[in-house]
Amino acid sequence: MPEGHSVHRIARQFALHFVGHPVAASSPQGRFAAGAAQIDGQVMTQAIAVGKQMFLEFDNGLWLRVHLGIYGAWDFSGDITADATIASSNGRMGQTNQKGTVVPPAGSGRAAHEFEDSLSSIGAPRRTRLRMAEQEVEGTLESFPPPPIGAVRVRLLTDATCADLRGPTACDILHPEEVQAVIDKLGPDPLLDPGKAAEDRFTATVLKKPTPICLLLMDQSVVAGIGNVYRAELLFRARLNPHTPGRDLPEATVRALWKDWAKLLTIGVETGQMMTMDGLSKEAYDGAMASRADRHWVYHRTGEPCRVCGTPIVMEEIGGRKLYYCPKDQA
DNA sequence: CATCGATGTTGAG
DNA sequence: TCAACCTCGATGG
Repeated sequence: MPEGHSVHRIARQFALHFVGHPVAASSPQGRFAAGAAQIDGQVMTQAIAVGKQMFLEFDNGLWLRVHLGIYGAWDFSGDITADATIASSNGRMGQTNQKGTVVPPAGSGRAAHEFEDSLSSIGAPRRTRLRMAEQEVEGTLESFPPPPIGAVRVRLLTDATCADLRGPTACDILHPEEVQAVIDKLGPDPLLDPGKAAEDRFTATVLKKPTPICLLLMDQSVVAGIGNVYRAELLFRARLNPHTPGRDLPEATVRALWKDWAKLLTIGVETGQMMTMDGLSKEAYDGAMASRADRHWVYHRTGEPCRVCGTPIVMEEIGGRKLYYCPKDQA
């Protein structure tokens, strides 16, 4: 579900509410019992997002590494940050934040489900997963922590905040060298490496490869954090033919791609939404935002008219994923 | 209520 | 190249 921006937001929740606190770790589902035992009771010392992966460090030197994959999700409850405060570039947190619901009062069994769509724009009420909320309402709403619902792989708990992880692709306890090894395999992340070195690294890699740019953008070793939505939208925003080999692109174009990714990622972290249409008129933008399915330039818009030229958007399968683009504007 | 598909990655063949 | 992983919202009957 999440692309890079969601993972940064989740890491921010951990930095704000778990780092510096002793954490009770368990695996209600049982499948991660041994791993949880290794960090149970330790103080969390750091929370970092790199691309789509998150690393939580504990006082005994061990790290919990989580990759949500396509199904995974964290649900926060208790004392959580419910606004859209931006995380600063190094994973340090912004200073202003209003607290979310503490121990939920009757009628608001809201779990803060962190994915891109979970917050509407700044100040708007948090959307919750109805199914879970209902069950919590019927269940032990008055209690904290809430009873785990469904297959909770890991539960992390301070005295005020509860985080439940379900359905991750990866969930491991790692030693520092192993964390470094994972990070070393990932390409640059604009929020982790805000300097020009990251842009240079991305640019050099792309300019070297015969691979189509649409595949390079999805390659986490080339650039970390881009997924299928941002890929399609970045290519459209650049009016780039997705099949252009990386090495055939002008250097300035590659650098512009990087800068646009950094911009979209920052906006995504701030708002919790994949905002990719900042060029539209207000009327067109409001119309597009009204519908979840209509939020993007090309993503998931097969056959619909291009917002710029009216040509039907094309979808093709490449690298096992669906690629959307305008055959005219991105010729 | 059943089925499908998804903002992802891994590993088998 | 494709199934598996494992979850849930959207869709269709």
